[in-house]
Amino acid sequence: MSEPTLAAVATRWYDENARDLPWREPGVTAWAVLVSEVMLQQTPVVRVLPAWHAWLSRWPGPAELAADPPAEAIRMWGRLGYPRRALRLRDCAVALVERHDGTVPADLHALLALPGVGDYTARAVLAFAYGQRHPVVDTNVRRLVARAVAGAADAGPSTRPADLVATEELLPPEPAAAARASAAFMELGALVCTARTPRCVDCPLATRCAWLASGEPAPTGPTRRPQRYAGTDRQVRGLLLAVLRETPGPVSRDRLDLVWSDDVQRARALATLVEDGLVTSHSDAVYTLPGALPHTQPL
DNA sequence: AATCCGTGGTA
DNA sequence: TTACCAAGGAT
Repeated sequence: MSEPTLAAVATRWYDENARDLPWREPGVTAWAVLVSEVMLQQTPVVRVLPAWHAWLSRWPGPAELAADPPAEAIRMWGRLGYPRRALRLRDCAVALVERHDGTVPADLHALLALPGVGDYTARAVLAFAYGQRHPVVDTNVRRLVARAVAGAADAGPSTRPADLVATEELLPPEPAAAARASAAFMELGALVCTARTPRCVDCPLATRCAWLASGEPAPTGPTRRPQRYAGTDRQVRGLLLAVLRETPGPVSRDRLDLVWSDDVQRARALATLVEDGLVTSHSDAVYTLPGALPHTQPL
């Protein structure tokens, strides 16, 4: 009798230890799964949970979201971060209505063509919403495979084609089992094989882990210096957009001038927000979220 | 390929 | 307090 596969061990662990996340419940629509995946791009689960419920309560399907202006999507996005995702999710809803009769396609190529949907999200939808057999490679899976299989301390900074191949080879042949194994790998990476302090004592793969077997070698290669946030254009954009989000009507330039003292940087940040389609500039120095009515009294 | 894009919790 | 990190995508 041969050893059980990594996927089998991970799946057994998942059956006992998985979190009860609402987008994993049976009967959840592909649209709801897609919304969860987009919200989870770089945003922690605990912050996504209430936003996901509110979003789907307001827009049960792509057609409802596509019918509302971008301003509503940006407001509903709240403080999840990276608000361009809200814009792209609405653009995606429009594309689903126009190209796919308001449905989420069960096809990799069609999904990859949608705004805001990349290699990870497309395969996650196919696996988790449609039960198809695809490698689902996120930061958790990259890290888990790097350690358990490659024996490295950490994965590279971005997903590479080789990561897809290495992960696909771990999956069982049966599509439904493969999808479940992908969820299990992600959950193991998120809860046990964590970035900073992996809980190897609780890991079902510990006896099979190449990184543990080689004595937990330290990470090799250059450590990229962290992205700062304070003082960046991103912070200024965040401050500007927060005012637009929280103000019911139009906002005057005078009001926006209050959020950041550096005139040059503030103007640059506002200009890029307009370029990105997150803010609309009207005549006489008045700004709104895109699609919002500009003619009430500016604050 | 490297950089940009928000926000908040944690050690 | 600072630095890291969180189910990435677009350019």
